[in-house]
Amino acid sequence: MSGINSSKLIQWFNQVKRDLPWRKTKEPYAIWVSEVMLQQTQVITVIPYYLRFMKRFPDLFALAEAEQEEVLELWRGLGYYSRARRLWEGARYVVQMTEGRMPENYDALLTIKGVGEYTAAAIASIAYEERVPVMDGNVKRVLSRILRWEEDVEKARSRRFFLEYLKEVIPGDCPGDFNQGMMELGATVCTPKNPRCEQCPLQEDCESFALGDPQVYPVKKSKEKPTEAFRPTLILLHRGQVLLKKRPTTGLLANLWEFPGEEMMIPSLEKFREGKEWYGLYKNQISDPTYDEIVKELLSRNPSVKGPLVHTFSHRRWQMVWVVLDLDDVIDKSSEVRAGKDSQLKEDGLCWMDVKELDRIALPVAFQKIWTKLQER
DNA sequence: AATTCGGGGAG
DNA sequence: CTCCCAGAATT
Repeated sequence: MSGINSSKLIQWFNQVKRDLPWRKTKEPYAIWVSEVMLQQTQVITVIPYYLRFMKRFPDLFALAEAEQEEVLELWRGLGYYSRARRLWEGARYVVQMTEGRMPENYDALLTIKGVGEYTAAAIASIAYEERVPVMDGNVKRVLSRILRWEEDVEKARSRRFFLEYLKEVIPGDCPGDFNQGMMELGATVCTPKNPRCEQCPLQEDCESFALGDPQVYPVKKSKEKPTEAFRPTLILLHRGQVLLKKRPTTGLLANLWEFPGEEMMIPSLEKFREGKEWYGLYKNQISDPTYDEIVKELLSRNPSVKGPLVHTFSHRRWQMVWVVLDLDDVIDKSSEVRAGKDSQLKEDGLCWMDVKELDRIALPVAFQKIWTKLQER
């Protein structure tokens, strides 16, 4: 193997690197936050989230002292919400175990939940200049082109080979710049489509450039299509408030808020479109009997079923339909009906929220879409 | 080894 | 539309 000209890469990196907020520091905590946010998320998306997050939680202690709820609120819209929970848990773990001193090497960093091989290597190499290679999507693409790697880059064999290769070529000085250089190269020059080979500092090392076929790499098998589902949703309004429900602590959109409803298979969509089945859904979601009669009355008036509005996740696709039930259309002595009932609602994770608060809480984008649509009238 | 975790940028 | 993104944990 010919190898990578690491000094040329590092020199290139220091000339052209983008001016990013997390490159102004070598604080391991700050690097940690940035690396977690950058998991499966593009730089341009992360920047505003990172700035807000670091302003609110400037150090490990600020984060460790916070409520999980507030961390999720700041994470809203960024996706992969378990990252936020684990970052928060990790901060508390470090504060508790070592009085807030970050683990100072790759192996120790790995003991933090939510810190995997990539993130541990990134923090160790950038903050501590430890000679450990990172491997992310950028690095896989760059290496697959340099080596003309014909196997699926997602396979374990590929990963092992790339890591062994990188261990050989990563330099002892400025390993962090080498790692960031590889990623910067993938992000700005060795891009998935139309790579800018004329700008590449590793052009002479690149077998696929020599043979003129960089665009055929990396080899990977095509992805599965998202599973189709639909999502009937109840919008209950009452005196300027809307009924929200806390999602389960695991799985999709864990610990976030939603409008009551549940995911179902597509075949049952028609019944909901026809206005049937909504009361069954309601009782399924809201065991508290307080509003049963009112909801029955409102549903008997055949409220129009709105939607569908489509929201796509990585491997699931929701067709969302919803009905709006304004309790004020039935009640005039409303304060009386609600008095003393909130405690019962709480057992279902339910909560009346001021409409004004909706843009502050951790409400997933899927439900923001519904609310936005609903406001347009 | 394969699945499950979001949401948005770019072409 | 499709593909991909400074991945990690679970099964």
